[in-house]
Amino acid sequence: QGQSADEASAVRRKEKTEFEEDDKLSLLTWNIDGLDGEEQPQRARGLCSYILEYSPDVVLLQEMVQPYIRFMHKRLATNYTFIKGGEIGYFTTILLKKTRVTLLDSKILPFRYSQLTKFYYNSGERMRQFNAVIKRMSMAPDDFTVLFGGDTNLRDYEVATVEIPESICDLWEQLGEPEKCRYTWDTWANTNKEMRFKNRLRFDRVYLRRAVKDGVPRMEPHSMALVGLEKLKCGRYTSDHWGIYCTFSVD
Amino acid sequence: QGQSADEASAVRRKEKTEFEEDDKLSLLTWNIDGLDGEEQPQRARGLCSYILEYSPDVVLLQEMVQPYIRFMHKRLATNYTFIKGGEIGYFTTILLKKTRVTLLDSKILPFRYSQLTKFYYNSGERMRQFNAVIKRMSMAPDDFTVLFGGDTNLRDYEVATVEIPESICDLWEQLGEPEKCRYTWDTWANTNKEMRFKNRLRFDRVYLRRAVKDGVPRMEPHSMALVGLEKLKCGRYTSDHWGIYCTFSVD
DNA sequence: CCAGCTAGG
DNA sequence: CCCTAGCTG
Repeated sequence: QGQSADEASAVRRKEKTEFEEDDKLSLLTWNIDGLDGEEQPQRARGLCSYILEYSPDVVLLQEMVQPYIRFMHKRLATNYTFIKGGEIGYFTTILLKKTRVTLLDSKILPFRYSQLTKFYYNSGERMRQFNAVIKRMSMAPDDFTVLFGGDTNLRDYEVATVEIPESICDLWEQLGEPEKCRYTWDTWANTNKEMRFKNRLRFDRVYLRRAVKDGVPRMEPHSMALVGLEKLKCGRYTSDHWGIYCTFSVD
Repeated sequence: QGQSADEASAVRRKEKTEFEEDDKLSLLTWNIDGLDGEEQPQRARGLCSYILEYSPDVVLLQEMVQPYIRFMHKRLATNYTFIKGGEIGYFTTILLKKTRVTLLDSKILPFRYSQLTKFYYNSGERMRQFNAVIKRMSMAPDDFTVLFGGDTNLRDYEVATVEIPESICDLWEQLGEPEKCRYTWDTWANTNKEMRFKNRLRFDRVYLRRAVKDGVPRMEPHSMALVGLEKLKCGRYTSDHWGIYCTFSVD
């Protein structure tokens, strides 16, 4: 809620790293919990290390804050184009690997902020925003591939009430619902929030709307893994969320 | 939840009563609370009186039970065609006035019964069903007029999360949101349930999807009133819900 | 048969 | 910063 929806039109290029397969598009999405003030320098450093290690073509970050931006810019601005979704408080940020992706255009779409009537812990607001995302994805021209990734805070029973068109797929479902990367928020494993109660949820999701026009390169989900599972030296994890690193085959 | 969605294709005819204007289509929708065992004979008699008084062309009843059906059939079967949405427990029933409406075809569509995860008092299930209704209405051929009426149990904040196409309108909204017939379930005014807490909600709703094809008669919401506001001699109301009596102009 | 709050896992 | 059950107006 109150976050922004970010869009970027991208064209692929080449290069290779340890995780990267030249013919795949790679994406990392991560709620990096910039609002958590604990051990920020170490966690920002951890985040940069993960990004350099995985070297994703596209990075979608949520709950970004200015101190993180400054730190990351120093380490990554050579390799990545930064697209900030805001300036104050917390906001989203997209990074595009310069050697692999050409930014043609970008647009920030802030969500209308409406709490409805505090509909049960913002469930209504989440679903309204999710509906808007699904609608926007399905409306895209049929020669466009559309990717959505981020922390949705959606519960499965909320997603179940929304009619998702055939053209759009959930990456995790498409890959056979691997148990290993089901839960992206997990207070059993992640102790950043030191909660008395334990729970795990699939808050972070990636959606793909394939291009459907003949002759346009077709993308398919290829792999998916959670990122940030290791404790940093400071004793905390990079975020209270795990990141999702995924790859897509092209044609 | 667990109810049925009913459909009827209808063609108009003529006749006239006190409430009826010959050129209007009239409709009564009412959750008659057949599960409430108190004073059933009197309440069933009251229901029949209302129907005979208003003489609506189409009657949509929810929470109907077999004892009611038997009673009503004796009084109304001469004038109305009965379409039962089920046989056991409680179910919907449609009545069509024989002199005004010709039944061409009918189909009962039971909702898939899925509780999701008991999402806050079945909110998720309500919205899933509401989505299905809206989708089905919008998918109808453009020379069809589609009417939906019934007890939805929907809260305004639930409806607000659903994208309703331009082609579909809420009768009550279309008529300028008259305060007089806003709340169809009202424990301030209706004492059938003798609740300690007081509340009023717009549970019962009527939706219209106009025919859009040229040359096809166009229906427009014309009037709306609540029904069943009078206490019966037994001291109870006909139902814990008010009914909605409404008329539509044609062309 | 509502909605807001609280306690406890 | 989770979810559920139970209480209360």
